[in-house]
Amino acid sequence: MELPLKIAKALGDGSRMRVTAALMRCDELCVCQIVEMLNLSTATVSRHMSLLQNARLVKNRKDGRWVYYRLAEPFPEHLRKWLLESLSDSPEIAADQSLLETILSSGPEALCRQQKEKKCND
Amino acid sequence: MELPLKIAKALGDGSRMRVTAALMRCDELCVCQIVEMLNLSTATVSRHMSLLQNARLVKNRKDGRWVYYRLAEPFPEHLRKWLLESLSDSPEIAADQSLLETILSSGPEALCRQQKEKKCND
DNA sequence: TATTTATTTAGCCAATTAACGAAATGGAAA
DNA sequence: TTTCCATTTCGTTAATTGGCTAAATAAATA
Repeated sequence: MELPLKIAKALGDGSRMRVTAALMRCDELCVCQIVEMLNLSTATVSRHMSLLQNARLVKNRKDGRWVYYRLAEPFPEHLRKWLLESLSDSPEIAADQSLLETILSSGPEALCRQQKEKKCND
Repeated sequence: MELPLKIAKALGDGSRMRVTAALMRCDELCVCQIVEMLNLSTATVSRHMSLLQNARLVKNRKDGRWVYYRLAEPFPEHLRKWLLESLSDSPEIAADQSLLETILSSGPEALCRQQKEKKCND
């Protein structure tokens, strides 16, 4: 029961369910992109991602200074179908999706620059 | 996202996952039978069951003084398959299953009587 | 009606979890 | 090397959750 329980706990948080849903649609995301989508601190996002990784729902790939997350392979197939189906009519997930399109339209370099500027203005 | 999230939260607890797994195999269970299986207080079990019901994973049926729980109809099909598959080799679930056979071998009347006696001996 | 019995709800406490800012880590670039 | 920068880890705080007992509810029986 250990792994299935970890998986359910991992998905039992709004932010983590949103990231998982996003990764089901867009291949991979950099931490700074997830930060932008969820509007949470980098530290918090990092912690969420490590929980998802610990449940083996995602894995990461380092590319220079950036860390990209994507769905783990293999991802439990029935679980994937359930998520796809039950989230298909969620307005929140749809909103994330359109926000992501904007976020992804420029690379992580530009995004990190913006986030840094924003932080300096506080 | 609201309902899927409630469902994930509901399953993100060991006791609730165990009850759900048990109900996938044995049609319906009375509260006192669940109490016996989980070895928790009646009040705690009742609270767990109301969370599962709120996530629409189970529903209840009253029969005289007893309340029986069973899986909700419809139960999300892909989710059911995922649980079935991922829990199939869990020793804890298997142990619950054999314990349940003992519990179910006598009716709820005998069980409640035993539980009451046990309580008096404390 | 009053009592007993099974379950639910309320109220409380301990343990877990999510959030943040600050400090540490690990690569890239100067 | 040293510096810079994205990310992770640490330490703390506030909110949530799981557990219990006790009180309330609902249903059968005396």
